[in-house]
Amino acid sequence: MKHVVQKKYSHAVIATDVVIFTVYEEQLKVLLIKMKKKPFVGMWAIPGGLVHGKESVDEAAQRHLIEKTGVKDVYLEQLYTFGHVDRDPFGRVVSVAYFALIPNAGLKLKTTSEYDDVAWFSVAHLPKLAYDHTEILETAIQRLKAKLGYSTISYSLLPKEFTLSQLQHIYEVILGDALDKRNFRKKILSLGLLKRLGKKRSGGASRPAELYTFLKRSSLIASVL
Amino acid sequence: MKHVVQKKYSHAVIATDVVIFTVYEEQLKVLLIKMKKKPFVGMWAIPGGLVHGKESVDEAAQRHLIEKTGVKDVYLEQLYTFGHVDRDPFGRVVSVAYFALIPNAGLKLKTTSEYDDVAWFSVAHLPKLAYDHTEILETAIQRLKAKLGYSTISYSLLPKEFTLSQLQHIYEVILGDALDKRNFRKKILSLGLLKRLGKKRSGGASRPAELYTFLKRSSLIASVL
DNA sequence: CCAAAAGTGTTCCGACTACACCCATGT
DNA sequence: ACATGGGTGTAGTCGGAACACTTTTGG
Repeated sequence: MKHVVQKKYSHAVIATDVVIFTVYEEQLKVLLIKMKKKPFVGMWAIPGGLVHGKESVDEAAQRHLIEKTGVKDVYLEQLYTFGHVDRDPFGRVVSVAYFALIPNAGLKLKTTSEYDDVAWFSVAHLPKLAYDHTEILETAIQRLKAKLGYSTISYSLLPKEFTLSQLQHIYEVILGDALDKRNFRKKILSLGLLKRLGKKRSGGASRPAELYTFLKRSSLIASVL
Repeated sequence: MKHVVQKKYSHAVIATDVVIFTVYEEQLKVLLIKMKKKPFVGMWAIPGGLVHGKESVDEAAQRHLIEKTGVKDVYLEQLYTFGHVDRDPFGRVVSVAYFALIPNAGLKLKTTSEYDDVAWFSVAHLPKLAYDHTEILETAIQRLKAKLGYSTISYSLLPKEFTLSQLQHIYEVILGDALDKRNFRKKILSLGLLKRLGKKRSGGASRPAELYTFLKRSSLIASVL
């Protein structure tokens, strides 16, 4: 983290922030890093950093995502650009914010082993964030909720094989209220995007659930609209 | 236009482009300017320019909008940020694109009197555009079409008082197909956003149409989401 | 045999679609 | 009187919402 801004810029510079979401423990979680810089010491922030000269803004977002999570090939979408003059006390920084969705599979370990100042927070219990990152995060949550309704981004939060209950849990956790099981299954299956596989037994003592997979593993990096 | 980029930048700089729409002559129109710079001489481009040090990106977009149209208090929304490395041959320029909607009322005159290299183009018959502006414009059109369905941005393309037929024409022109008159009126009126006024006589020889106005003249500058 | 989650259909209601004729004005 | 756009209602269909019991496994 030596690359971070330490002086005033005469002209605006471009940075990117990546809001990284996952769902586990029945909650929507976001990855935050602990700040070490002067005015924000001890505060948490959305991971991000400057856009280099030889990379596109998309590539910069991807790079920051990989640096923090080690995960590649995940859903990454541009969110919004935050360009207020005083959003960064170090100088004029315009930030192109992205949001990413990653499956929960064992990710906790990877990140926390490499950075001890990185942690998952439930979006229900957020600390105060540095910069305008609270606004960025709220925008991301709004967008995520909205897109659940008319897109298939929920795919990106699940492993390749999953049960309908797992899928439904994703929706319930993010939207914050319960859905009718029968209606949910009818609707999802009527879309014709899922394929049945064999059976699995979950950890617990109950009837094994049918496993499904998505037919179209389409492009994992998508653009808005 | 002496402020435009003439040299390579060592670091990325931030610009903004504003896609300005209006509807008249039964067509969706976009405002374009004619380029004078080297590789694009004679080509048309979306108006825009650099973001200054003391203004937010939103303010820069507004400024460029006012410079070209002279119109204030119109709908202006951030569209998307275009950040490919090679999108500008002069150097590294990241562009935050916006789109604006303005009522058709007599606007032709204002713009063409001040700039002879500015013109309205029907989006159905576009020239080849400079930079990646074709992509920007397509993104804007997509977004505009999508938002017609779940928002009230159509307001911004009409004068304060208007007829239901005028409103319907906006939808038909932008979406590109005909709507059922009775169904359209039922739906629009059921939203409870319109107020009836008196009557008007249109230019032509036909029954005068009822005039309506929008109840909530809410904030005219809105943000995405 | 009990606990725990999986799986499965039907009814009701509201929203959207399709569709055709009379009305008020200007020329 | 006629041409032009303005204005109005109904029937049919489709999709979404509400709702409860049986099944399969592990302990």
